[in-house]
Amino acid sequence: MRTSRFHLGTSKEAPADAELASHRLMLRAGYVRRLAAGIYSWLPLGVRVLRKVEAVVREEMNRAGAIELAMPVVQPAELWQESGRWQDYGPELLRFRDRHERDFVLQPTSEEVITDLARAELRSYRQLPLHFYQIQTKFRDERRPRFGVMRGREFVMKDGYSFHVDHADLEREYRNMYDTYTRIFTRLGLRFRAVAADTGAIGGTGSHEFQVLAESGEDAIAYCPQSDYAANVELAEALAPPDPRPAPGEAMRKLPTPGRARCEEVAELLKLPLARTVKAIAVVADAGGLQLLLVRGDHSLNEIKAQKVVGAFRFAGEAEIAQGLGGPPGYLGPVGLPSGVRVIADRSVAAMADFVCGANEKDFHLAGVNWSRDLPEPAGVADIRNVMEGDPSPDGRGRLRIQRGIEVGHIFQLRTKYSQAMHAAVLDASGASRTLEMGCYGIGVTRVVAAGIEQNHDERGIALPAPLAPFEACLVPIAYAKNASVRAAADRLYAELVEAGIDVLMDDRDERPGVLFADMELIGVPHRVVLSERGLAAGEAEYKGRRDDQPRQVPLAHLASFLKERLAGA
RNA sequence: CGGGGUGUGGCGCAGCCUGGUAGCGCGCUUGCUUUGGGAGCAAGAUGUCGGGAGUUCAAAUCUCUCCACCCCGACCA
Repeated sequence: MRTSRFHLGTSKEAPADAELASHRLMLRAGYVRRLAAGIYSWLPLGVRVLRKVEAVVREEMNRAGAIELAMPVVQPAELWQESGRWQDYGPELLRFRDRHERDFVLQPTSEEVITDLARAELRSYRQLPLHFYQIQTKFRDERRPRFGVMRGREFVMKDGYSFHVDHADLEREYRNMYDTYTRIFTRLGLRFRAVAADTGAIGGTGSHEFQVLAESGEDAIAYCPQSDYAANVELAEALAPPDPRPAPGEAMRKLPTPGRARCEEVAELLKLPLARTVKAIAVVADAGGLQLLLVRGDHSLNEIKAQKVVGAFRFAGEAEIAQGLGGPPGYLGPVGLPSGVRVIADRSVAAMADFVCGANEKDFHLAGVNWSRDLPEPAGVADIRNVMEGDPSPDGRGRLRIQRGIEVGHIFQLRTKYSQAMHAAVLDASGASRTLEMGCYGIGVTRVVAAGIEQNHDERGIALPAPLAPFEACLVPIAYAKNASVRAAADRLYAELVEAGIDVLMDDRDERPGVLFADMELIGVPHRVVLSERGLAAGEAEYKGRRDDQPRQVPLAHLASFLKERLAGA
């Protein structure tokens, strides 16, 4: 490809609202353009990267025995009503009507359609196992699209669905996909970690996420350097403190804490460790009733865990708190509550003695509070907090560390959630009907591009590894337009490289060298060859890898093979 | 959805408080010079100031309203 025949949408400045490095660089390098919130056009350069990711994914999925198909983006509501997700999915599911007033959805994922297909196509256990996948556009009407294509509403996903006669075979395929995903993300040159995960809205049991490690990631991962334990903090279990609750040592007393609403402020005022305070969070369960969730002052509430205890809930409003508890937010506590309020204590709070909590009265806290003596034992004790750095690993082997990640892949054992609801079954060897066991496996293809850039960039721009880069190499002739000998040599070399099968971009624009260099670095071409008059005289070209500090000279005659070696080595 | 903020040539911004001439940088066009790290000079083009309504002799500026987008919290590839 020649730059003069291509469209390079590079710019020096990025829109001010692009926060994330990958988002800014994808705009500056001309990979994508925003059309609406969370909806992007992919420019030619970006599409090249997208296609490379797809190619790796497709190749490895095929190698793993999965079969590609394509399902519709627009799907009839009936199937979603049948699976129950028409009700369950919520506003992220984009629904609309056609001219006949029939309901449709824009698919966020395709369990319903694949299950419908399976029940029509599959009759016998002899046809199994089968794994179908597609790489195609998804739409989720996210509450808050952000970070460019990282969390877009429209995005490209590889979604695969496997079918099995029994759970053992599903587990086999699940491991197969675990290994396949590991191969895919390794080939894509990403630093990632596979972690145990919550199954979320898709449902089922058994699930791993593949998280690309990045400070800017929206997820937190807990892992144990001493063992192979790794889990999303949403899921990672916070063990109960090993020691039993100490006996009360202090009398309960009410202390003025004017203007100190946060645990940190109270601890500072009373000169006590933060871990001696208790944070009370008032929630209203959908099932009804005000509940008070207690976590230690230095801990944070894990809403997913809490939901498993109290059911779906929302945070109480100020009016509800004032009415139900008396005190304003910031001064809440579990002592002397009205009878209707249920108290759920985190395990660590249940093991505390002589603690500090709000007095349910503005500007007052209680100290020296003890369970049983000063207030009833909590109605519920559960793990409702996020694990912290340094917590013991749930597998009992060492201490946890926390790292941030970007979720690029997720594998689930769906079991029979959909096949049961939609009556997808085959006959087994004995002629009995067996509900299909299902697995599902997703990779966020567009997100992989953003995550790759997030992990591979520098102050000059994008520095993707060669398997993802928009071009394998670039040829930068100095003064191509003005210097006939450079032009002739560049054209010759370009033809030679193309002939050698190298995906090369020749920057033949009539621009100053600085402009060419800056653009080639910005868009992330991993290998650069510079051709100049003085180099030609010596029969050499200059080579520089995108991450190299110094260029080096390479004889013109060896260039093609030199680049081939570099590309093979990368 | 709740809270905060921003909408002014393609991009980045100033102007708004205190109403009266739309301005700067980048980019773009043309010419000359320049040519190994985002060039210089000269001449140009490009704006319903997010939309609508109002106040006023006069609105980018004040008021109301709608819309879009961004940022912080609950979800997911």
